[in-house]
Amino acid sequence: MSDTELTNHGDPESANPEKPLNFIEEIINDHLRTGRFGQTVHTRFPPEPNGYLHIGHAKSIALNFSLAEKYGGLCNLRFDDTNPSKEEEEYVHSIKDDIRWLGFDWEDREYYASDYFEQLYSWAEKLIKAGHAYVCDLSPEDTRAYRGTLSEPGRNSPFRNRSVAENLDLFARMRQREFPDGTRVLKAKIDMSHPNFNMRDPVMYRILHAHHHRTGNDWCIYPMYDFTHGQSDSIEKITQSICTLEFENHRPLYDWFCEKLAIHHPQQIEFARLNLTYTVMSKRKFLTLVNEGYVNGWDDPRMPTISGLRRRGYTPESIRKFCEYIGVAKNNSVVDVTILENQIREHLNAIAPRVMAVLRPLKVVIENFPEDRVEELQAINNPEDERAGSRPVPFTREIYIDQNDFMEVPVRRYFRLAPGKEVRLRYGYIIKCESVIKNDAGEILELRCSYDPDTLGKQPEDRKVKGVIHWVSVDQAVDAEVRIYDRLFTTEHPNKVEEGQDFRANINPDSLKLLAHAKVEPSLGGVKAGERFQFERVGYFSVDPDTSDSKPVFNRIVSLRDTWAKIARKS
RNA sequence: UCCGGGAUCGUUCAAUGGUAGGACACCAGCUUUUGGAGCUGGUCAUGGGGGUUCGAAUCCUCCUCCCGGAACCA
Repeated sequence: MSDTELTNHGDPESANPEKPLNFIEEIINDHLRTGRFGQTVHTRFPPEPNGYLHIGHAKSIALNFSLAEKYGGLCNLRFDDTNPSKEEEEYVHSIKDDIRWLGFDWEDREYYASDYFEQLYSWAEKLIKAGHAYVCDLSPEDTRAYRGTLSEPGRNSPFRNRSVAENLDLFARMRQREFPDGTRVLKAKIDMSHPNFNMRDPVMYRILHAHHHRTGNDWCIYPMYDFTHGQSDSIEKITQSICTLEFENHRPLYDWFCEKLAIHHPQQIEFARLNLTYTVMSKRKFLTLVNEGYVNGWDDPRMPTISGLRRRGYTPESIRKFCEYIGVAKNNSVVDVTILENQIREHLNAIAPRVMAVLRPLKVVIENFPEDRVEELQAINNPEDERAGSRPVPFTREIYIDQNDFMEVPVRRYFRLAPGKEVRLRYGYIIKCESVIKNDAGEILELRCSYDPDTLGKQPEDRKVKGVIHWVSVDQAVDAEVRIYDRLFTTEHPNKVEEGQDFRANINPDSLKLLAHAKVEPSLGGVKAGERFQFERVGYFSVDPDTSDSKPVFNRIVSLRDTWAKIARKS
């Protein structure tokens, strides 16, 4: 059997032959082959505006928009705003900002489920007239009791057999604000003994006298998710309606409504949501972290929210590549957070300018270097990118080096500075540690060194100096604050806890270290929020919005790979 | 307990009855004025039992384990 002659314009295999198709692309190819939706692909990203987007949403956003792009189709943005008690305009703005920042464009296709309320209402009437829906007066508690349990079927509501006329009248009066919250609902009449709870006469409309962020006080009845989502997809002529696994049980109901209403019927497809090691991923838990002060807000650089990652310094490119890399499947999986960290390393390695910054300063006096001499050394801005050029870095008699680049009693294989030892100053000379100055308490105050003037840009002939360390001039350094962020949790699976505890038990108490007295090279004097750099030998850093004219503030995005730490750990 | 899903290197994604492969991680080496980057090589996997077949990760069957579901939330 051959289907090569049936390939069509949107066939992704010809676009990228190496990359295997994921299961959604296979389904789409099938639709294209059979012509179920003609030759179009139209997806949508349907957030509820009740919180901030996180990296898990990014996976869904990237999936929906990329699929549309790949097949030459479109992707809508639709706010699923059917619950006025939880939703706010503020979230609409933040969601749009985040999607735009990620680099996706819904053009003019910004929709709201609330725009469809009138259509939904008349579809509900249609179902009532066809005998497929009824008004039920059971209380929420009784509705639950009538629904049955995992092993027992439900029982029919005493209101299940009301006449069409009575149902129509009651439903109209529900809309007319005649009844208080919780007194009546509209239910679909399906099957109270169905093994799938969603089919046991699900609620379609509830009474909610609440102000809606868009429709104001026009409505006091609001449709439920199940009577909104598929219908909205249908109105927008969506072809593949992609959602997460927990909606799998809702698909029969999605299909039931489309069939009974006899409207355009998209295919719902479920995939596994993203989980990350060392991370929690739920709005409720984010709220706990924010409210209980474990972090400083939704955009705290330790949060896996899009705004948090953005503030941390992640690039949208790296997040998109991450989403592409992890793929899409139905297995419940937990992606190693190092995959995300590697994506930002890879991107920033290619584009971030290199600079020198001393996080924990230790003063070094170079005794044989003249007191008032300033030497301009040339430093390469980015060895990965020739076009980035070079810059001058001032070298003076007094410099700072990092405290952990000196060991009074060096361990084995340590090839940085130690008494009597030599080390290369990055882009500069080789220096030798002649003596260590301490205070009465025995703390190291400064190092006295000598430099070898014949080592600039060349190796000495008689000896080999392997270590290279970064440094800044004492006179010309700029004071900076550096915020060293680490993982928010100490364990891979923060939700795995002992009896009686919750994820808070696994919070990393050292997820933020404040270094208020860092010294950075003078070229970093006028940095602006959002700029990203590699601090040589240390890591990638971004300029935080807290930066002021007098003091730059840097966030550590991610450390450089640290092979030395691994060696040190092993020995 | 009932229904719906899922199970392949440490992790993630492939292999669609025909040599179980890639990436990350890990290990070893080369290179290096970032213990960064790069390059080369290597270790490691089909949840279990039966069956069909010349041949099974793939088909059948029984079992085990994991996830989701009983909001007038989405």
